[in-house]
Formats: sequence, structure tokens, C-alpha cells
Amino acid sequence: MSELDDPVFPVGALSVGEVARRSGVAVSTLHFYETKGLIRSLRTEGNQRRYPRGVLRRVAVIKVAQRTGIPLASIQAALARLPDGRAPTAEDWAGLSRAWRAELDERIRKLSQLRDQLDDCIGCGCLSLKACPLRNPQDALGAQGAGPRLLEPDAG
Amino acid sequence: MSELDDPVFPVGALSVGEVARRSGVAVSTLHFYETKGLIRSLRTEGNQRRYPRGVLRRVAVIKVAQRTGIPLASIQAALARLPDGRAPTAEDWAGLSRAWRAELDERIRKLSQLRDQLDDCIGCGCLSLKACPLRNPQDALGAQGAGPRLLEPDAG
DNA sequence: ACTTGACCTCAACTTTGGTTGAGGTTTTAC
DNA sequence: GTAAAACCTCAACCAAAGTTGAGGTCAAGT
Repeated sequence: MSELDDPVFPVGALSVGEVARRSGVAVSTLHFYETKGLIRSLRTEGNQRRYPRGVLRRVAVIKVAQRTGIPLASIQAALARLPDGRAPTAEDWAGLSRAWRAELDERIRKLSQLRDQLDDCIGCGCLSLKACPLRNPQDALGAQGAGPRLLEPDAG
Repeated sequence: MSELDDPVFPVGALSVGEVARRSGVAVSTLHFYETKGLIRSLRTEGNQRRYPRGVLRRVAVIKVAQRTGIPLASIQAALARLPDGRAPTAEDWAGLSRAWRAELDERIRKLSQLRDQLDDCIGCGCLSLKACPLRNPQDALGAQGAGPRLLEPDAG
């Protein structure tokens, strides 16, 4: 009988290698995620990691969120707000999805705005002119100064 | 008479501090861009940088391209293809804009696709199911945060 | 028993896009 | 003529998101 079936671990507990294989994420990445508080593990007597099956969904969610461009630190913060004791429900996950969808929407909106302005500028080649909206993004990095805010309103 | 008007430099040559002030980019960043081949400078007898006025447009273009998510190395490559001896024309810049617009379009397309899939998944909370399109991305996004993207699914 | 593969920790290294500071020179301004 | 401001180079450092390797332990198959 394999250690993985040891009754002190959740039914069907997974080793780190198994999680890696099934999630498509490198073992080193799983270790890394653990140091960042994105996932957690129990340890066997021999100090090896054992994950509950739910970790696969969790990793899947992390990867989707990453694809939307959300940094790991924010993902960690969002996951930390999931209910602590019980396994998250479909509605818990859906809540996260909604929040991330909103961020994604915002990113798409900003990029589209930039594209439209780039379109306008293609015609005139004005990129360096004072009047060009692309050249005067007062909020490019610091959002300081009370400029015209032509670009990326609400940056943050 | 100021050194900046020394006839051996292009009319209206700019010091690095002036470029920084007028472009909104830190002096250290201009130095950095120079090491990366994004901009070039002439030197005074005393080894200080002098930039032709065109550098302002060039820096403006760099910043716009960066905002579309294009890495500096690609921006450098694109700028390197500009005609070498004469100052770039409006059409030269417009050509760059068109190329970047296409990349931007592609990024927007991928993000929109991701959003739509996220929409579909909000209803069912399916994020970890095998059938979920979000879990099986055929269509990875390019790098957009910092850091290597070595593990994008099926990237090559 | 032994060998192999999977696992452990910890530290160092990678890339991108810069910033910060030390130590020294040049230019400008009074 | 001197002080301050601006400039120079070079090296080290930052963050994010990991990867790689060294040195050692654990588990599984024969």
C-alpha cells in the first residue's frame, strides 16, 4: 500500500510530482507558489509534501488569473479571501472569476483606447507633436500632476 | 554662449537633463536606453551627451510602444530598421505605428477571447474541469508582466 | 541490499526595465 | 575664482516569476 493512501492524509492526496504532472506546472514552480502562499501542503513523516486534490483546481485558477495579467501577489490576496475550512464552492470560484473579469475588462478597455489613438496617429504620423494624445499621457507612470488625462483614466 | 550652441552639434542639441525634463523620462533611463541601443548621442569635448532634437520624438515613440506591451528589445529592433542617415519621415513613423497596431490588435483579441471564456465559466464555476476552455489554452498570451514565460502551455 | 527515482532545502542565477549610490569631472553661475 | 549644479562611469540593487544546481534524504523496485 502506497504512502499516498495513508489515512492521515485527505483521500487521494497527491505528491508534488503528481500535481506537477497533472497541472502542467513544474515542481519548482509549485514549491515557489507555496513560498508565496498560493498553495499549501501537508507533510508526510518523511517531510514530503502531500496535497489535497483541490490543489489542482487551485493551480488551474492561478494559471487562468495569470493569463489575464494579474500578478501573483494579487492572486494570492484573492485566494486568501476564500473561505478557510471548507473547500470552496462553485460560487466561491465564480466570485473570483467575476472580479478578475472586471480587471480584464479594464485592461482591454485601456488597450483598445490606445489602439484607437494609434489609429488616429497613423494617418498623420504625429507621434511627436505636442497635440498628440499618445504623447501626453500624464498618467503614464506616476499619475501626478493635473494633466489632461487623455489616456488611461483611473490608472492604478 | 552656451556649449549647447556649439556649431559642431546639430542645431538645438539637447543635454541629457533637458531631454529628461522634456520627455518625462529619468536621466538614468536615458542612459539605460542608450546602452540598449534605443537612442544614440554625440559627446562634447568634456564627454557629455548631446542629443539631436529628434530624440524627443524617438523617446515618445518608445514610450507609446511600451504602453502597448512591446518589450524594449523589440522596440529597439523596430527602430533599428528606420532609415539610417536622414531623419525619419512621418511615413516612417506611421509604418512603425501600423506594425505595432497589429500586435496590439492581437493582444486585444487574445484578451477578449479569454474574457469571453471567463464569462462562460462564471455561470458554471467549472474552472478546474477538463472540458473548460480556460484550462486548456491553445492560445497563450505573450509575456506581459515581468519575468520569463517559459512554461506557457504548448508554447513550443 | 542496493540502486534508482522522487523528493527535500537553500542559494544562486535568469530576464526585463530600470533606480540608486559612490566617486570623480564638467559646466554654469555668482 | 570658487561653489553649485549637472554630468560622467561603473557597480550594485530592486521586483516578478521562476529555474538550476548542490548536497542530502526518502521511497520503491529487484
